[in-house]
This record gives sequence, structure tokens and C-alpha cells, in this order.
Amino acid sequence: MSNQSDGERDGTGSASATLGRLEEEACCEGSVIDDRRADPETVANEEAVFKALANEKRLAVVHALRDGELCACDLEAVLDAPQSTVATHLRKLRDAGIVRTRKDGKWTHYRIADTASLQLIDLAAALGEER
Amino acid sequence: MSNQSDGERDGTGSASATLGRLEEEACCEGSVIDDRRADPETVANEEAVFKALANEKRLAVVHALRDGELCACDLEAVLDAPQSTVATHLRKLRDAGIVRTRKDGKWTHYRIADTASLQLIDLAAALGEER
DNA sequence: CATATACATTGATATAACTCGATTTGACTT
DNA sequence: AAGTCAAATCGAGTTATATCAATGTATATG
Repeated sequence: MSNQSDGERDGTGSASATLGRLEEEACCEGSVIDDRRADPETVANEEAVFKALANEKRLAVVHALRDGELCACDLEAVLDAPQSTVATHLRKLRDAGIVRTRKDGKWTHYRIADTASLQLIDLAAALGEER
Repeated sequence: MSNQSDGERDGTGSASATLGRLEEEACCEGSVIDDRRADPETVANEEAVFKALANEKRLAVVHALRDGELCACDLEAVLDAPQSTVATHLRKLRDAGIVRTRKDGKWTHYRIADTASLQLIDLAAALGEER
């Protein structure tokens, strides 16, 4: 999985190969670096998702919605936090695309937007407990 | 919040059905709430994992390690950030169990601890781009 | 239309996370 | 033992997040 162009590093070839073994084995040399950089946009997307889930209350919301939609006031009760606090968290989850809303008269019902979010959480739980 | 638990709280279904339609359809009633609460320890584990990944630089590290281990100085080059900054991020990833280290003389090589982390990131990327 | 309910938004404060120079530790080398 | 290099840790300044009372908005209902 790792490489293909190793064995010698340099690229524009020079005396470095000769020198490589004598003095010392430097670990960070060559330009492995450039090939290891991730696409910034991809990273930004990932970051947005992880940030949205990197919070106790918001995780509690997602867990609560596993078994079906709930209205904001239900979620208020689940989190046991003031209304404005809960509303703020819900908006973040919505902005991140984790949940969607359905308006029904004066109520707003929240549901999981994509089951991939649930897989994500399950994976995180598995990773989190082994340690 | 706070108001209507005094009406009745049901649970084993009783008169609620009768009452339900007359006055109004309250959306948040009954004790759905208690059944929707997640295990705090599980949530804490998940939170720790998500927090560790909710950062551009640390995500860049994980991406860089996809194709195999790298030493700290390589990662410094990948992130293009001062040594102490990089070291701080690496420690967080280590504390979260996302990466592991291998000491080799004066160098420290970092690698992904569990491929589940990579799945996690791929899922987040997929979730992140659809929006 | 006055009032109540259900949420959303604002703004001010508290808390946490990030950044990075400076210093320290540990592993070599001479 | 003194010097060097790779990393880790410390400490302080900066930035980002969280919290929540107060206020605003939309939708009922009397």
C-alpha cells in the first residue's frame, strides 16, 4: 500500500544516493511529503462533520433520534438544558447536514438526515472504548 | 419546557388516547424521553474520538499516514507548522488512540492505530460533501 | 387582536481549544 | 562530558465554542 518509488529518493538525481548510507540514515528527507498531503476541500468537509459531532449534547441528540423523529421540546427534555441552548445545538446539527426538520404547525420535528451518521457514531463508539 | 407532566404520564397506555384528540395534540408528552437517553459513558467515548478528529491539522496527519508510517519530522513538513504545534496535535491523536508510535533511536514514527479510523474519515467525507 | 405556545436568534460572558516560542528530555555522536 | 538533533512539554497569548437570559418570530387559540 505504501510505495513504489523508493529505494532511492531524489528525483533529480545527484550524489545524495552515494551519501545516503555513509553518514547516517535521516528519516525525513526526500519529498514523500507532497504525496501525502490531503485535498484541503475534503479535509474541510470532514472537519465540519466531526466538529458537529464533537459535543456531548449534540451526540445525545443524535442518539435520541435513532428510534425516530422527535420535536424540539422532546429534545429539550432529553438534554435537560435551557431552550436556547438546545436550539443552538440543533441548528449546528442542521447546518452540518446531520439532521433535518419537518415543520408541523408550531412544532418542529427533527430526524436523522442520513443513516451514515449513525454508522459514523457506531464506529466512533467502537474506537472509543478500546483504549 | 417544564409544564405538562402533571396532566398524566402514561407509559402503560391508559386514558391518554381519549384525551389526545380533544384539547390539542401536544407533541411532547409522555416519557419517550427516558428511553431515548444514551449511555453517558458511550457518549463520552464517542465525543473523545470526534474531538480528536475535529481539527484540520489532525485530519491532515491521519490522511498522511494512510499510506504508511511517517516520523514526526515528516509530519512537520506535511503540516507546514512549527514543531511544537505538530507535537501537540500528535499527542492528542495518540491520547485518543487514533495513532500509535514506534521509537527508533531519536526518531518517533507514527502510524494509524486502527483502520476503523480510516473508515470513520471516509464516512465523514461522504457525509460532508453531500449537502 | 390579545395571548399563549414553540422555536429561533441575539448578545454577553464563560470555558475550552489552538498556536508557538522557549525550555526540557532522551538518544545519539565525538 | 560537551554538543547535536528529534521530540516532548510548558506557559502565555490568541481564537473559537458553549451557555443561556432576553428578545424576536411564527403559528395557533380565545
